[in-house]
Amino acid sequence: MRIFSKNAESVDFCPVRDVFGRIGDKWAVLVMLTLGQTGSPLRYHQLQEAIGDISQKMLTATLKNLLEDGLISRQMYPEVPPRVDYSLTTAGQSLLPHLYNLAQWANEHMRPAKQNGAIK
Amino acid sequence: MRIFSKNAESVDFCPVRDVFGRIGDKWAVLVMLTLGQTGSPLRYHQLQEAIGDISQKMLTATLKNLLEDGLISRQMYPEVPPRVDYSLTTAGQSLLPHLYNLAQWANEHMRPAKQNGAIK
DNA sequence: CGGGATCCAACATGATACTG
DNA sequence: CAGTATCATGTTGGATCCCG
Repeated sequence: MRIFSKNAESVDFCPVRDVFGRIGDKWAVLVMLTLGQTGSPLRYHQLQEAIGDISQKMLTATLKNLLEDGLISRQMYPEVPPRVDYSLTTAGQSLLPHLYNLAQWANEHMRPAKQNGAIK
Repeated sequence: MRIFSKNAESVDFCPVRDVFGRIGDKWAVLVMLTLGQTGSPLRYHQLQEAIGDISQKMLTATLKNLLEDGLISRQMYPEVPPRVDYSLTTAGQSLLPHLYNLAQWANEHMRPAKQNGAIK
């Protein structure tokens, strides 16, 4: 089974690569977990505050990526001042459990290790 | 629940962050999947050839990271010419199913749309 | 308020050459 | 064979200013 291929000839469209890319995207995970935790839509600034150390540029870019991937949705209210909020799509919600599984795995398996002098 | 925190004050040691970091590491995933597919230990060059488009520098760095995380193990044979092979540790093997789950999720949910490389 | 655009520093990564 | 060291370059992310 070729699950993650990448050859000069067969750069076959690989959604798996995309997902791992997105999951590897620290900010994307943060945004999704944050949205998942609150359960309700969050506004731009609420996300920024909840995450804490994300820059405006990164938040904007991350939201854009997640939108393009169909993992979150954006709702805009034509008010003054403008209001926008983001929420997980069905697809986004279905990914969430996997993130939690990984988190749980991490807590179970990565605790004891990390000792060979390299604890940053 | 704080699952992925990062504050100036509470940079609490977070294994979750490590795992997502490693999973986001394209090369690390490649190495683990490759080792998982063959099932038996692989030598340095075998890995390089199996993956195909990984540079020597990246392979070395990736292997080092995976070793530090305790996800793979390294066996060295004091022969001439030298021989070294790598295999998944128990921890590494236990992570593999999660990777496959994600891959499967990706194939199920990321099919429609999505054409531009997004992450750039 | 919710971004877009720009500049720049830091880092990741590839290519190449060399070593035990 | 299995790496290490060095250089060159592309990419990432933060800071800043601006606009509708």
